[in-house]
Amino acid sequence: MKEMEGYDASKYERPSVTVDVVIFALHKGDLHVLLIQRKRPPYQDMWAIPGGFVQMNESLEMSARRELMEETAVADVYLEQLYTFGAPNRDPRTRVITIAYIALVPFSTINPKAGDDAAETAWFPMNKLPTVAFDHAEILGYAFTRLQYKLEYTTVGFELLPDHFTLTELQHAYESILGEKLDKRNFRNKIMAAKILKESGKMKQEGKGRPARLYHYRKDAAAEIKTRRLFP
Amino acid sequence: MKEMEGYDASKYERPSVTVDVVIFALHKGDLHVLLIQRKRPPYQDMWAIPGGFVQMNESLEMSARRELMEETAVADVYLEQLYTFGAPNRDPRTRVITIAYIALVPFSTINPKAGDDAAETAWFPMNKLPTVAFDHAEILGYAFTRLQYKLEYTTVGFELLPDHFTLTELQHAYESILGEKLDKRNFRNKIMAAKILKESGKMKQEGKGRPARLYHYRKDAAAEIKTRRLFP
DNA sequence: ACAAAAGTGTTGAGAGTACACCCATGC
DNA sequence: GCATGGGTGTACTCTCAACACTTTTGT
Repeated sequence: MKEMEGYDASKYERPSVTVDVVIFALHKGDLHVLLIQRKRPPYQDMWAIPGGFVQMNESLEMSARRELMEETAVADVYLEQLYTFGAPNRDPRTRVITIAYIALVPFSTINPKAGDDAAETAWFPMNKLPTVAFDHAEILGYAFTRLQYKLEYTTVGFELLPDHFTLTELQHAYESILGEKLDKRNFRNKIMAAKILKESGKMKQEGKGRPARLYHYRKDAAAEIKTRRLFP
Repeated sequence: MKEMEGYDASKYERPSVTVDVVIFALHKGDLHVLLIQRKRPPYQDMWAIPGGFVQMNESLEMSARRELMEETAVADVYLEQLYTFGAPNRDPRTRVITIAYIALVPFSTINPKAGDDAAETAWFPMNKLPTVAFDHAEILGYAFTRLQYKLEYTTVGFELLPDHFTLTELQHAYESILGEKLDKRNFRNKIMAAKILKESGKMKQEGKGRPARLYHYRKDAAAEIKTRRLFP
């Protein structure tokens, strides 16, 4: 802030500041992202991450939540600041710095574009993304890497599931995001040992085969665990 | 970016955007931060994290490196984006959004404020910080937590040491940042097993007691290791 | 010779990983 | 009764953590 001494706001040209929200959900066993289709140049008709300008009287997180509300009509979902992207020419029109957020929503709870203006929105599986506008491919890649990473040492994965879920559903969620198969017995042993799930007493009735126990996530459980250190 | 369709830059009031750089170094066995003393209101005479406005034609990282150069006259040091702080009233004058960075510098390589204007700068040990301006206490706390955290699963710790160092010096660096004593044999076994150090063949001559081997960091070594998962 | 710091291995406990079969339900 | 997915335990390996003495130098 040193250079703000003797400061006169008007003498500095200021960049535009936006917030973009990468909205993840699990659908049919695959991780999806919500994108909106642009109606005007630049990048007309291309898909883009939902976002908008930061208003002068709202915090960055409030701004992100407002975007999220506009696109999915859900509140109270997991939201985390990802990274700030500010390459001088990432938007061809003018200097735009964007603070990117990640949101994790249970797919079933949202009614897409319920609260929204007429913009076209759609869910895309992460492994079949369309060409996206601006530097949004970089942002999506960064967001996906961060999600995979956090999945390994936090419990954010639960935020993608409905209130009640079976252990098999949970395991599939992990497998699909991490991109690898996990051992059923080890998965169940480890997750039960962590004591972060509670049996709901109910059973899943739909589907074939033996009905599965439904669990739910204990939000009071510790969100992170100690990881193995590189050096002790 | 949805709301940027049909966009006219002039119709949005824009916040100011700054970059703040939390500069860490190890000095006399303790982690220190470089702060500058403010010469004008608000928060006159208080200490603050060095920073400045983002220029229209420079990237965020370039902006952070420029600040770093101005304060410490070092280039080519470790620099990492930390978090973006944007509470509406964090600066009482106007809306200022700041992208905070962390820099790790070897204390010996810097000549403080060599390339700088006349602002008063000083190093403070992390456990004896003065009262700081704006929301800088929050930023410093966040930066410190992140540094501790990364120390455990990356090799960023080496960035705080000079080119050549002894294993005891390295261990002291870890101990002082993590705030706990480590076992000498375990520390040495584990760090040598990681194969990220090379003997320089030289010995440390100064000091009492048996001379110590000097090592240096193999920059080609993998920067991160796989951590223990919460669930596999 | 003594003070000061460098250097060096082993053992027991706990966690990770690999692995195969029986169970409950719907049709 | 059979197809479908749910549910369960053990043995081996590897990593972690605790722990004490000898070596090299300067004075």
